Amino acid sequence: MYERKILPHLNCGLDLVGEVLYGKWKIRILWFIHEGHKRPSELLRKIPDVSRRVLNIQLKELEEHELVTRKIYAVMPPKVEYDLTEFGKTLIPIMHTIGLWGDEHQERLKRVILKQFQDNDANEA
Amino acid sequence: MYERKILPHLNCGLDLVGEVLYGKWKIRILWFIHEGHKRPSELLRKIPDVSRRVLNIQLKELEEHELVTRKIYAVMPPKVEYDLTEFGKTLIPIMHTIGLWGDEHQERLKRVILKQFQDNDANEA
DNA sequence: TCATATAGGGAGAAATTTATCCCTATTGTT
DNA sequence: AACAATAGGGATAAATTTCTCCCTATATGA
Repeated sequence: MYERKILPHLNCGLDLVGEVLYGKWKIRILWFIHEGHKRPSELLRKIPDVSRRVLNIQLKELEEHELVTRKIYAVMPPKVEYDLTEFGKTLIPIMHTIGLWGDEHQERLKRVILKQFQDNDANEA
Repeated sequence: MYERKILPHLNCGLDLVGEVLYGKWKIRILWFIHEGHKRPSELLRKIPDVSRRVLNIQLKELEEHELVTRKIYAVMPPKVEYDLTEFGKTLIPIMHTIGLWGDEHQERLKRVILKQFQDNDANEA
């Protein structure tokens, strides 16, 4: 496992939120768990771009940050279920607001994000 | 300048938001600009942990993403002012909600974040 | 017997982000 | 003359995150 060398800055609320929500897939993981897709295999199907490895790591971090719980069923094949903790549930309005903003401004966001790549392509040609 | 090699995933609103708000200092930069600290030197003083270099880069990205405008005054020494665009202003409620959550849960967040570092220290000792 | 589904870890590479150090330029101040 | 404040870029290093590939293990079904 990678071990951090630098202590994070924890000066304000935004620093703290960053520490637990930074991570390419974390908000989506939380959101899908909230929607009832609790098993790792389900999450993999819902988020096809994440690798199994990274999903595991981010789930473990979310668990360490007390945003989700992990319940292991003693069955074979293995079954694991994640749930939002009460603390994790307090994030639902935030995730909702963020997702909504992204959906509302979808066209514009796609345009400004892809702009850079088109510039790059033009330079390469 | 670093040039990205991999096209980002833009499957849902959350992907799009991530593309423009990912960046260690971006939300804080936007927030302080919103609060009226518009000049780079002011931002540096408000966010002492960010380096001048990284501030410049993230400001430029925010500008490319049409969240802020950059106004250059033809004076000496140089003067530059950033402002939120109308588009950027639509983020204010989100930034506000996120910061509030962080402040509300400050104690708990600090505890769960620092927990890992204490574990590491223990292992090293 | 062999493939599949389940859950997960280790090692190491690759990509990306952030930080550091050193430049340019101008005006005013000590 | 030397130095600070202003804004910003280039090169490069360091830190961090993400990805890829390859392992373990067990029960079920073909």
